Amino acid sequence: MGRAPCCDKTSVKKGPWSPEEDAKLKSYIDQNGTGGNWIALPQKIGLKRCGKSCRLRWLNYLRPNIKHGGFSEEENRIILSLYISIGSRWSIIAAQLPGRTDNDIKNYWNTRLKKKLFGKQSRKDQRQQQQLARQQAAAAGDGQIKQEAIRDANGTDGLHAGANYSWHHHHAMAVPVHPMSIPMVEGGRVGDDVDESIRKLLFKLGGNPFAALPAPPRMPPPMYEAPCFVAPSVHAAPLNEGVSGMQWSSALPALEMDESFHFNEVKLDGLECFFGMGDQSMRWNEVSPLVCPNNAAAASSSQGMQQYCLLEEPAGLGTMQ
DNA sequence: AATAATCACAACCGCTCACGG
DNA sequence: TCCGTGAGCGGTTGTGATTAT
Repeated sequence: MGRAPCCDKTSVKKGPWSPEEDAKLKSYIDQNGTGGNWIALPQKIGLKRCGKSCRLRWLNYLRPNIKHGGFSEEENRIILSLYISIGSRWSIIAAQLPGRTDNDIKNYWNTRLKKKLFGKQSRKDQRQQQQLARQQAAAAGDGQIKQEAIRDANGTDGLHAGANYSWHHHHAMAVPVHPMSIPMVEGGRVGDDVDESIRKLLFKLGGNPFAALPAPPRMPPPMYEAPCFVAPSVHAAPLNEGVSGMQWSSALPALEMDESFHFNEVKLDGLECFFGMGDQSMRWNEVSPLVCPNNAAAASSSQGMQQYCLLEEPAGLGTMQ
């Protein structure tokens, strides 16, 4: 037996909200608040809507200070960082972006950021880039520059030739925090206050930024079975004291690391390549410098990139809390 | 100009969690 | 401790707008 529906589906209105409905809902909540009972609310104000629908409409659209569209580079960066670190926990990500809703961020991720990150450039972006390239070329007035600009705009620089995208044009966009690279490079972290706040958030969520999730059932994660993951590079890591006394073993097996980080429960849709999952045999040097932007040399070597991303010492993390 | 394809966003659905009786 | 209920969340679908062919 399934659970009882929250409302009578036959008598509630569905589909887009009318301005009148919006006005009713908004004015009521402005005056009275939600009363902590969304189910009863539509009846009170005479709306033929499901309580859940009212709640969604309020949270995603009518609530004061809601921002729509026009995500900034800063916001892109935060979203990427958090997604890579904690997966599709949109409400948590939204909590870091004032004025943004989980729904908004989820849509933005699914329709744009994911494609941007994994080499599927939208036609709109392609056009914009091509147009920009043409403008630049025209301004330069140089045949060779023109050709190169247009070629770059098409993403045919070899990295994502089939996907029409070049990561190298987006260095300015983001410096997301890879779950295992949050502590950043020796001699101090590279990053800014945003990274710091994200790190603090992750720390709050799970005691350390790598354990943001509740402990999953113990089962071997599939991610290390794929050939793309080159575990031996892990063995070169120095022994370090991590967060909460966690030992970063020099010979930490991949599986052990995963269990420590509780990653096997994260929904990493679209991020399989980071962990060697999926059909694509994408290598580290094929993913964006967005992921590990601070090591250009590593980017030229798949193994180097893995070392960079997997082995950075969590320096200073122990002092946080 | 018509049609198809694609995109962006709003809204819905169903599940889980938290809480009170 | 169990059970019912509502809130919250994330995945999915629907739809109108835009662009390409």
